[in-house]
Amino acid sequence: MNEIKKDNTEDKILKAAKTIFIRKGMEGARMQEIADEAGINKALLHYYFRSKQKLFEAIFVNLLTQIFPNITTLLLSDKPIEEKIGLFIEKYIDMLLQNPYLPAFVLKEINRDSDFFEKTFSNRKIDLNLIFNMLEKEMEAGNIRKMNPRDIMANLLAMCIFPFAAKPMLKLLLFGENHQQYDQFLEERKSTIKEFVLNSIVLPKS
Amino acid sequence: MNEIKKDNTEDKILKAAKTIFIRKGMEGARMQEIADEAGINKALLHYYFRSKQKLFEAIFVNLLTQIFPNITTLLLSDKPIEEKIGLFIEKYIDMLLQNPYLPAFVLKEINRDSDFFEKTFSNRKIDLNLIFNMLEKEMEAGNIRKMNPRDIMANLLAMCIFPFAAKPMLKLLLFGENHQQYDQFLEERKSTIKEFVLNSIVLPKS
DNA sequence: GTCTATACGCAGATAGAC
DNA sequence: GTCTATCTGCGTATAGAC
Repeated sequence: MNEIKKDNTEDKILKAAKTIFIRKGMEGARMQEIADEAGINKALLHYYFRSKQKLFEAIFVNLLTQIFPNITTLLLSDKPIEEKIGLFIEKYIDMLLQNPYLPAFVLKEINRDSDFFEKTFSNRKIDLNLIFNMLEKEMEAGNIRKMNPRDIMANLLAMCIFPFAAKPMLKLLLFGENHQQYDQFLEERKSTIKEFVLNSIVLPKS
Repeated sequence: MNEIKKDNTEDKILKAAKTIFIRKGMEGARMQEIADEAGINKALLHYYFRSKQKLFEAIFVNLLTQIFPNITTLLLSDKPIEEKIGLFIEKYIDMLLQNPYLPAFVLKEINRDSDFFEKTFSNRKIDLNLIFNMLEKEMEAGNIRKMNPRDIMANLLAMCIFPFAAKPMLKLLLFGENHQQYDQFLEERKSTIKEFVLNSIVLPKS
């Protein structure tokens, strides 16, 4: 998920800032911390990026563009709908397992400064209309139950993302003393969400 | 949801702090802002609660104890399972519609200081085992599909809470230019989530 | 109990030597 | 480009008068 590799100073800064910002958020992160993580001096951060805000924006915008595109293409392939949804869930949960801090970070930041988010996000024009059309076609063909396709997307994202974003709470709620089972629970949700969704929306072949 | 009403100073502070903390979070809130909201002086905050941290804890603990108990009792009544789940969703979404800032706030704080959260939360001992037992009985009786009851709870909470917590993003993703439709979408989810869940888990009467 | 004035530390930002 | 040293403002917290 990260093509920042060369160790010239600017890339070291970006890599370090990404790590710290995702873990602590814009308000929680400290410039000193980022400098330490990058193994350089605090003043250099300001030399490359004029301010903390600018550095944060660089990271955040980059992150948004990485997250979305890969996922939508999968849903527009020409596989059967059950398979597409199944793959979507697997890929998405896998991505989250590799980036467990991401959901909480994104939710935190879009709520902290939703104006900035809306501005940068509107430019990207992630257009789900193609996906909604696809789903409506499947409904017309009688392959899946008729419903608002927006609910399908909302439910899919919710069931995938929420258990990561709410981990500290859910792991206690669901497992009490035995927290450590939670990571396995997340892993298993690749199949349990699939079952749950398909049982709800797929109609029997007539 | 708020029994703080009398306008002696301490209650004014608690009321104001609750408003500001929920909207801005622990890190984003300013003591000055809370003082203004309460119509008193900044120094008084420290007179009543020694520090910002202590004031925050008072609010947060109070909030946690309010949120959970009402909900669980409903699921343990003796109505049919379909009805219980339907009512749970309605009540929960209604609560969220009245407290739209709550989900983002709670997610933010449990991830910022998960140690503190776990400490205070463990004391409350919200025990979902009774609910899990109830669900397993329904499975044995053939009323609902056999699955891990934890997935049912996780999915229910996810589908209810996530669209509130991720509102700035989801409203753009799902509706693009026409944001304003999002609030109606949330309202309608009282029935669409119900359909979605029941279609997935309820087995036909044989 | 409530106020004003002030101390204090922290974190972002800048100056300037090398 | 990179560093050390320093400035500056903000926000929590305290002192002390009333």
